[in-house]
Amino acid sequence: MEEIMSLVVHGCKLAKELESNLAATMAAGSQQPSLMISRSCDDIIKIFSIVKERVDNNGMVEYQHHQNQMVYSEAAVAAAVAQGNIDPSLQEWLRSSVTQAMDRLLFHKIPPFDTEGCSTTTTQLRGVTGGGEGGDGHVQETLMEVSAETSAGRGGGGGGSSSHRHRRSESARILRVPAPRFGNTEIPPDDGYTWRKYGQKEILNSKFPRSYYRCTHQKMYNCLAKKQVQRLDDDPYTFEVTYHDDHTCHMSSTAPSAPPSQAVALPPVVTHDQMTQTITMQQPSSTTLGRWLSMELGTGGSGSSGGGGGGAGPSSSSAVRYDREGEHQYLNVANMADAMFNSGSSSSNSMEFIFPPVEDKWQHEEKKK
DNA sequence: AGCATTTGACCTGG
DNA sequence: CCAGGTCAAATGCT
Repeated sequence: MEEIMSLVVHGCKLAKELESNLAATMAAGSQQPSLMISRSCDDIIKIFSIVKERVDNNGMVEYQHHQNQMVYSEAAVAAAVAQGNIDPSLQEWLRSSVTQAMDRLLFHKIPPFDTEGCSTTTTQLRGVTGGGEGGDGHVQETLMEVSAETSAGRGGGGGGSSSHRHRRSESARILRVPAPRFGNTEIPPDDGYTWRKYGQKEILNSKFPRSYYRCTHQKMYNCLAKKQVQRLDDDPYTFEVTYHDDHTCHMSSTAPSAPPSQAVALPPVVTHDQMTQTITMQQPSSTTLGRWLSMELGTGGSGSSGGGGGGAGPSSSSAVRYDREGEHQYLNVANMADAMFNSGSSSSNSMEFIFPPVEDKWQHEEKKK
Protein backbone atom coordinates (compact mmCIF):
# COMPACT_ATOMS: atom_id res chain seq x y z
CA MET A 1 0.00 0.00 0.00
CA GLU A 2 2.72 2.39 0.97
CA GLU A 3 4.60 1.45 -2.10
CA ILE A 4 1.61 2.20 -4.23
CA MET A 5 1.24 5.58 -2.65
CA SER A 6 4.82 6.45 -3.23
CA LEU A 7 4.43 5.41 -6.85
CA VAL A 8 1.39 7.63 -7.16
CA VAL A 9 3.28 10.52 -5.66
CA HIS A 10 6.21 9.90 -7.92
CA GLY A 11 3.95 9.77 -10.94
CA CYS A 12 2.32 12.99 -9.91
CA LYS A 13 5.70 14.55 -9.42
CA LEU A 14 6.64 13.63 -12.95
CA ALA A 15 3.36 15.01 -14.17
CA LYS A 16 4.02 18.22 -12.35
CA GLU A 17 7.45 18.44 -13.89
CA LEU A 18 5.89 17.82 -17.25
CA GLU A 19 3.46 20.64 -16.64
CA SER A 20 6.30 22.96 -15.73
CA ASN A 21 8.27 21.90 -18.73
CA LEU A 22 5.32 22.57 -20.96
CA ALA A 23 5.20 26.12 -19.71
CA ALA A 24 8.91 26.43 -20.32
CA THR A 25 8.52 24.98 -23.79
CA MET A 26 5.86 27.51 -24.52
CA ALA A 27 7.95 30.34 -23.21
CA ALA A 28 10.75 29.22 -25.44
CA GLY A 29 8.43 29.42 -28.38
CA SER A 30 8.79 25.83 -29.30
CA GLN A 31 6.20 24.74 -31.82
CA GLN A 32 5.81 21.13 -30.94
CA PRO A 33 6.15 18.92 -27.95
CA SER A 34 9.71 17.85 -27.64
CA LEU A 35 11.10 14.41 -27.28
CA MET A 36 11.55 15.19 -23.63
CA ILE A 37 7.81 15.62 -23.20
CA SER A 38 7.15 12.42 -25.02
CA ARG A 39 9.52 10.58 -22.72
CA SER A 40 8.01 12.17 -19.66
CA CYS A 41 4.64 10.91 -20.75
CA ASP A 42 6.00 7.45 -21.24
CA ASP A 43 7.44 7.47 -17.75
CA ILE A 44 4.23 8.70 -16.25
CA ILE A 45 2.22 6.11 -18.09
CA LYS A 46 4.51 3.36 -16.95
CA ILE A 47 4.30 4.41 -13.35
CA PHE A 48 0.54 4.71 -13.33
CA SER A 49 0.19 1.46 -15.19
CA ILE A 50 2.16 -0.25 -12.46
CA VAL A 51 0.03 1.47 -9.86
CA LYS A 52 -3.13 0.37 -11.56
CA GLU A 53 -2.00 -3.20 -11.75
CA ARG A 54 -1.17 -3.27 -8.09
CA VAL A 55 -4.30 -1.47 -7.14
CA ASP A 56 -6.38 -3.91 -9.10
CA ASN A 57 -4.74 -6.75 -7.25
CA ASN A 58 -5.07 -5.06 -3.93
CA GLY A 59 -8.74 -4.63 -3.26
CA MET A 60 -8.75 -0.91 -3.77
CA VAL A 61 -11.00 -1.56 -6.70
CA GLU A 62 -13.88 -1.86 -4.34
CA TYR A 63 -13.24 1.59 -3.09
CA GLN A 64 -13.23 2.90 -6.59
CA HIS A 65 -16.56 1.30 -7.21
CA HIS A 66 -18.19 3.31 -4.51
CA GLN A 67 -16.55 6.61 -4.99
CA ASN A 68 -16.05 8.55 -8.12
CA GLN A 69 -12.64 8.72 -9.63
CA MET A 70 -11.85 12.20 -8.49
CA VAL A 71 -12.42 11.27 -4.91
CA TYR A 72 -10.31 8.26 -5.52
CA SER A 73 -7.49 10.51 -6.60
CA GLU A 74 -8.12 12.96 -3.84
CA ALA A 75 -8.10 10.21 -1.28
CA ALA A 76 -4.83 9.00 -2.67
CA VAL A 77 -3.40 12.45 -2.29
CA ALA A 78 -4.81 12.77 1.19
CA ALA A 79 -3.33 9.47 2.18
CA ALA A 80 0.04 10.49 0.87
CA VAL A 81 -0.22 13.80 2.66
CA ALA A 82 -1.16 12.05 5.87
CA GLN A 83 1.92 9.97 5.59
CA GLY A 84 3.98 13.08 5.23
CA ASN A 85 5.71 11.89 2.13
CA ILE A 86 4.63 14.60 -0.20
CA ASP A 87 6.06 18.05 -0.40
CA PRO A 88 3.79 21.06 0.11
CA SER A 89 4.03 22.48 -3.39
CA LEU A 90 3.18 19.18 -4.96
CA GLN A 91 0.42 18.78 -2.44
CA GLU A 92 -1.06 22.11 -3.43
CA TRP A 93 -0.73 21.30 -7.09
CA LEU A 94 -2.44 17.98 -6.62
CA ARG A 95 -5.25 19.52 -4.69
CA SER A 96 -5.90 22.16 -7.28
CA SER A 97 -5.68 19.68 -10.07
CA VAL A 98 -8.09 17.28 -8.49
CA THR A 99 -10.42 20.07 -7.54
CA GLN A 100 -10.44 21.58 -10.98
CA ALA A 101 -11.08 18.29 -12.59
CA MET A 102 -13.91 17.66 -10.19
CA ASP A 103 -15.33 21.08 -10.83
CA ARG A 104 -15.45 20.38 -14.48
CA LEU A 105 -16.96 17.02 -14.04
CA LEU A 106 -19.69 18.38 -11.85
CA PHE A 107 -20.20 21.42 -13.94
CA HIS A 108 -20.99 19.25 -16.88
CA LYS A 109 -23.27 17.09 -14.89
CA ILE A 110 -25.26 20.02 -13.66
CA PRO A 111 -27.81 21.50 -15.95
CA PRO A 112 -27.50 25.10 -14.96
CA PHE A 113 -31.09 25.76 -15.75
CA ASP A 114 -32.33 23.15 -13.43
CA THR A 115 -32.48 24.54 -9.97
CA GLU A 116 -33.43 21.25 -8.43
CA GLY A 117 -30.75 19.34 -10.18
CA CYS A 118 -28.29 21.98 -9.29
CA SER A 119 -28.97 22.12 -5.62
CA THR A 120 -29.26 18.40 -5.45
CA THR A 121 -25.87 18.06 -6.95
CA THR A 122 -24.41 20.66 -4.67
CA THR A 123 -25.62 18.62 -1.77
CA GLN A 124 -24.17 15.51 -3.26
CA LEU A 125 -21.00 17.31 -3.78
CA ARG A 126 -20.73 18.09 -0.12
CA GLY A 127 -21.47 14.52 0.67
CA VAL A 128 -18.89 13.26 -1.71
CA THR A 129 -16.12 15.55 -0.62
CA GLY A 130 -17.00 15.07 2.98
CA GLY A 131 -16.87 11.36 2.47
CA GLY A 132 -13.43 11.48 0.99
CA GLU A 133 -10.70 11.45 3.55
CA GLY A 134 -9.20 14.63 2.29
CA GLY A 135 -12.45 16.48 1.73
CA ASP A 136 -11.80 19.96 2.90
CA GLY A 137 -14.39 22.04 1.19
CA HIS A 138 -12.32 23.00 -1.79
CA VAL A 139 -15.09 22.31 -4.14
CA GLN A 140 -17.64 24.36 -2.33
CA GLU A 141 -15.30 27.24 -2.74
CA THR A 142 -14.97 26.88 -6.44
CA LEU A 143 -18.32 25.55 -7.45
CA MET A 144 -20.93 27.42 -5.59
CA GLU A 145 -24.56 27.91 -6.02
CA VAL A 146 -26.29 30.90 -4.60
CA SER A 147 -29.99 30.97 -5.09
CA ALA A 148 -31.89 34.19 -5.30
CA GLU A 149 -30.23 37.49 -4.50
CA THR A 150 -27.05 38.09 -6.36
CA SER A 151 -25.99 41.31 -4.79
CA ALA A 152 -24.91 39.98 -1.45
CA GLY A 153 -21.69 38.30 -2.34
CA ARG A 154 -20.60 40.65 -5.06
CA GLY A 155 -18.01 43.35 -4.81
CA GLY A 156 -20.31 46.17 -5.70
CA GLY A 157 -22.91 44.53 -7.82
CA GLY A 158 -26.47 44.40 -7.04
CA GLY A 159 -28.62 46.42 -9.10
CA GLY A 160 -31.29 44.62 -10.98
CA SER A 161 -34.10 46.79 -12.00
CA SER A 162 -36.71 46.84 -14.72
CA SER A 163 -39.53 44.36 -15.02
CA HIS A 164 -37.58 41.79 -16.99
CA ARG A 165 -34.71 42.20 -14.62
CA HIS A 166 -36.81 41.30 -11.65
CA ARG A 167 -36.60 37.74 -12.81
CA ARG A 168 -33.02 37.65 -11.72
CA SER A 169 -33.90 37.41 -8.09
CA GLU A 170 -36.47 34.77 -8.83
CA SER A 171 -34.39 32.28 -10.71
CA ALA A 172 -30.82 33.42 -10.68
CA ARG A 173 -28.30 30.69 -10.12
CA ILE A 174 -24.70 31.49 -9.57
CA LEU A 175 -21.85 29.17 -10.23
CA ARG A 176 -18.20 29.76 -9.76
CA VAL A 177 -16.09 27.96 -12.24
CA PRO A 178 -12.35 27.90 -12.67
CA ALA A 179 -10.87 29.77 -15.59
CA PRO A 180 -8.12 28.27 -17.67
CA ARG A 181 -4.74 28.98 -16.13
CA PHE A 182 -2.96 28.75 -19.42
CA GLY A 183 -3.73 29.59 -22.98
CA ASN A 184 -6.56 31.91 -23.58
CA THR A 185 -7.75 32.68 -20.10
CA GLU A 186 -10.25 35.13 -21.48
CA ILE A 187 -12.42 32.30 -22.60
CA PRO A 188 -15.40 31.93 -20.36
CA PRO A 189 -16.25 28.45 -19.18
CA ASP A 190 -18.35 26.27 -21.32
CA ASP A 191 -21.48 24.68 -19.95
CA GLY A 192 -22.60 22.68 -22.94
CA TYR A 193 -24.84 25.31 -24.41
CA THR A 194 -24.22 27.76 -27.16
CA TRP A 195 -24.51 31.37 -26.15
CA ARG A 196 -24.59 34.59 -28.00
CA LYS A 197 -23.02 37.59 -26.42
CA TYR A 198 -25.23 40.62 -26.45
CA GLY A 199 -23.50 42.99 -24.15
CA GLN A 200 -20.56 43.77 -21.98
CA LYS A 201 -20.38 46.29 -19.24
CA GLU A 202 -17.90 47.69 -16.83
CA ILE A 203 -19.15 47.08 -13.35
CA LEU A 204 -18.55 49.49 -10.56
CA ASN A 205 -15.83 48.39 -8.17
CA SER A 206 -14.99 45.46 -10.37
CA LYS A 207 -11.76 45.11 -12.22
CA PHE A 208 -13.29 43.02 -14.94
CA PRO A 209 -16.25 43.74 -17.17
CA ARG A 210 -19.35 41.61 -17.03
CA SER A 211 -20.41 39.87 -20.19
CA TYR A 212 -24.01 39.18 -21.05
CA TYR A 213 -25.03 36.14 -23.01
CA ARG A 214 -28.31 34.80 -24.22
CA CYS A 215 -29.11 31.46 -25.74
CA THR A 216 -28.18 31.31 -29.39
CA HIS A 217 -31.56 29.78 -30.12
CA GLN A 218 -33.52 32.45 -28.38
CA LYS A 219 -35.47 33.35 -31.45
CA MET A 220 -35.78 29.98 -33.05
CA TYR A 221 -36.94 28.20 -29.93
CA ASN A 222 -38.03 31.12 -27.85
CA CYS A 223 -35.40 30.11 -25.36
CA LEU A 224 -35.10 32.74 -22.67
CA ALA A 225 -31.99 31.43 -21.00
CA LYS A 226 -29.36 34.01 -20.24
CA LYS A 227 -26.15 34.12 -18.41
CA GLN A 228 -23.73 36.68 -17.11
CA VAL A 229 -20.07 35.95 -16.85
CA GLN A 230 -17.69 37.90 -14.71
CA ARG A 231 -14.29 37.30 -13.30
CA LEU A 232 -13.84 37.63 -9.61
CA ASP A 233 -11.80 40.60 -8.52
CA ASP A 234 -9.88 38.66 -5.97
CA ASP A 235 -9.47 35.60 -8.13
CA PRO A 236 -9.06 36.26 -11.85
CA TYR A 237 -8.88 32.55 -12.40
CA THR A 238 -12.44 32.12 -11.37
CA PHE A 239 -15.52 33.09 -13.32
CA GLU A 240 -18.73 33.81 -11.63
CA VAL A 241 -21.49 32.70 -13.94
CA THR A 242 -25.02 33.79 -13.22
CA TYR A 243 -27.79 31.98 -15.02
CA HIS A 244 -31.21 33.42 -15.58
CA ASP A 245 -34.21 31.52 -16.83
CA ASP A 246 -34.28 28.06 -18.19
CA HIS A 247 -33.28 26.66 -21.50
CA THR A 248 -36.29 25.63 -23.48
CA CYS A 249 -34.42 25.00 -26.67
CA HIS A 250 -33.35 21.52 -25.62
CA MET A 251 -36.99 20.49 -25.50
CA SER A 252 -37.06 20.46 -29.24
CA SER A 253 -35.64 17.37 -30.84
CA THR A 254 -34.09 19.53 -33.49
CA ALA A 255 -32.59 21.96 -31.10
CA PRO A 256 -28.86 21.77 -31.39
CA SER A 257 -28.20 23.56 -28.19
CA ALA A 258 -27.33 20.96 -25.65
CA PRO A 259 -26.51 17.33 -25.84
CA PRO A 260 -29.15 15.34 -23.99
CA SER A 261 -26.59 13.86 -21.69
CA GLN A 262 -25.93 17.24 -20.28
CA ALA A 263 -29.47 18.36 -20.15
CA VAL A 264 -30.63 15.57 -17.93
CA ALA A 265 -30.73 16.21 -14.25
CA LEU A 266 -28.69 14.05 -12.01
CA PRO A 267 -30.35 11.23 -10.20
CA PRO A 268 -30.32 11.55 -6.44
CA VAL A 269 -27.25 9.42 -6.04
CA VAL A 270 -24.27 9.48 -8.27
CA THR A 271 -22.84 6.06 -8.67
CA HIS A 272 -19.46 5.22 -9.94
CA ASP A 273 -20.97 3.86 -13.10
CA GLN A 274 -22.78 7.06 -13.81
CA MET A 275 -19.68 9.06 -13.25
CA THR A 276 -17.75 6.81 -15.51
CA GLN A 277 -20.44 7.05 -18.08
CA THR A 278 -20.22 10.79 -18.08
CA ILE A 279 -16.53 10.72 -18.58
CA THR A 280 -16.87 8.20 -21.32
CA MET A 281 -19.50 10.18 -23.09
CA GLN A 282 -17.35 13.24 -23.00
CA GLN A 283 -14.36 11.54 -24.39
CA PRO A 284 -15.38 11.31 -28.01
CA SER A 285 -15.85 15.03 -28.21
CA SER A 286 -13.07 15.79 -25.86
CA THR A 287 -9.64 15.50 -27.17
CA THR A 288 -8.91 16.99 -23.84
CA LEU A 289 -5.28 17.37 -23.13
CA GLY A 290 -4.36 17.21 -26.75
CA ARG A 291 -6.49 20.22 -27.35
CA TRP A 292 -5.14 21.81 -24.25
CA LEU A 293 -1.67 21.16 -25.52
CA SER A 294 -2.50 22.42 -28.92
CA MET A 295 -3.68 25.62 -27.38
CA GLU A 296 -0.61 25.86 -25.27
CA LEU A 297 1.80 25.10 -28.01
CA GLY A 298 -0.13 26.48 -30.89
CA THR A 299 1.09 29.52 -32.71
CA GLY A 300 -1.53 32.13 -32.34
CA GLY A 301 -3.51 31.08 -29.34
CA SER A 302 -7.06 29.97 -29.80
CA GLY A 303 -8.90 30.10 -33.00
CA SER A 304 -7.04 31.61 -35.83
CA SER A 305 -3.99 29.45 -35.99
CA GLY A 306 -3.93 27.45 -39.19
CA GLY A 307 -7.26 26.14 -40.26
CA GLY A 308 -9.17 27.39 -37.29
CA GLY A 309 -10.40 30.66 -38.53
CA GLY A 310 -11.18 33.37 -36.10
CA GLY A 311 -14.37 34.29 -34.49
CA ALA A 312 -16.02 37.53 -35.21
CA GLY A 313 -14.43 40.66 -34.04
CA PRO A 314 -10.86 41.59 -33.36
CA SER A 315 -10.50 40.25 -29.85
CA SER A 316 -13.03 37.61 -30.46
CA SER A 317 -14.01 35.00 -27.99
CA SER A 318 -16.73 33.40 -30.01
CA ALA A 319 -19.31 31.60 -28.02
CA VAL A 320 -19.30 28.75 -30.44
CA ARG A 321 -15.59 28.61 -30.31
CA TYR A 322 -15.14 28.44 -26.61
CA ASP A 323 -17.98 26.04 -26.55
CA ARG A 324 -15.71 23.58 -28.24
CA GLU A 325 -12.24 24.57 -27.31
CA GLY A 326 -12.30 26.35 -24.02
CA GLU A 327 -14.29 23.47 -22.71
CA HIS A 328 -11.27 21.32 -22.37
CA GLN A 329 -8.71 23.64 -21.08
CA TYR A 330 -9.43 22.99 -17.47
CA LEU A 331 -8.54 19.40 -17.71
CA ASN A 332 -5.05 19.18 -16.52
CA VAL A 333 -2.54 16.66 -15.56
CA ALA A 334 -4.75 15.29 -12.84
CA ASN A 335 -7.12 14.19 -15.52
CA MET A 336 -4.25 12.70 -17.33
CA ALA A 337 -3.50 10.70 -14.25
CA ASP A 338 -7.12 9.74 -13.96
CA ALA A 339 -7.18 8.73 -17.56
CA MET A 340 -4.28 6.47 -16.83
CA PHE A 341 -5.90 5.10 -13.73
CA ASN A 342 -8.94 4.22 -15.67
CA SER A 343 -7.48 3.25 -18.91
CA GLY A 344 -7.64 -0.44 -19.42
CA SER A 345 -4.51 -2.43 -19.72
CA SER A 346 -3.89 -0.97 -23.10
CA SER A 347 -1.63 1.99 -22.80
CA SER A 348 -2.35 3.05 -26.33
CA ASN A 349 -5.85 3.96 -25.32
CA SER A 350 -4.64 6.20 -22.61
CA MET A 351 -2.26 7.79 -24.99
CA GLU A 352 -5.09 8.52 -27.33
CA PHE A 353 -6.92 10.17 -24.53
CA ILE A 354 -3.92 12.26 -23.71
CA PHE A 355 -2.48 12.86 -27.12
CA PRO A 356 -5.22 12.29 -29.61
CA PRO A 357 -4.32 11.70 -33.21
CA VAL A 358 -3.56 14.90 -34.99
CA GLU A 359 -6.22 14.37 -37.60
CA ASP A 360 -8.75 14.27 -34.84
CA LYS A 361 -8.01 17.85 -34.07
CA TRP A 362 -8.43 18.85 -37.65
CA GLN A 363 -11.56 16.83 -38.01
CA HIS A 364 -12.82 18.54 -34.94
CA GLU A 365 -12.00 21.89 -36.40
CA GLU A 366 -13.76 20.91 -39.57
CA LYS A 367 -16.81 19.83 -37.68
CA LYS A 368 -16.97 23.12 -35.87
CA LYS A 369 -17.30 24.82 -39.16
C1' DA B 1 -26.08 36.35 -46.99
C1' DG B 2 -26.15 34.92 -42.50
C1' DC B 3 -24.50 34.90 -38.09
C1' DA B 4 -21.56 36.48 -34.31
C1' DT B 5 -19.23 40.10 -31.57
C1' DT B 6 -18.46 44.87 -30.30
C1' DT B 7 -19.87 48.95 -28.33
C1' DG B 8 -22.31 53.22 -27.58
C1' DA B 9 -26.98 54.47 -26.61
C1' DC B 10 -31.00 53.75 -24.23
C1' DC B 11 -34.14 52.21 -20.46
C1' DT B 12 -35.36 51.55 -15.73
C1' DG B 13 -35.28 51.36 -10.64
C1' DG B 14 -33.14 53.07 -6.61
C1' DC C 1 -28.20 60.98 -11.42
C1' DC C 2 -26.07 56.50 -11.26
C1' DA C 3 -25.45 51.77 -12.24
C1' DG C 4 -26.92 47.56 -14.25
C1' DG C 5 -29.10 45.41 -18.06
C1' DT C 6 -30.49 45.42 -22.87
C1' DC C 7 -30.86 47.06 -27.62
C1' DA C 8 -29.31 47.65 -32.10
C1' DA C 9 -26.18 49.54 -35.58
C1' DA C 10 -21.64 48.72 -37.16
C1' DT C 11 -18.37 45.55 -38.26
C1' DG C 12 -16.06 41.17 -39.20
C1' DC C 13 -15.85 36.37 -40.55
C1' DT C 14 -17.18 32.27 -43.22
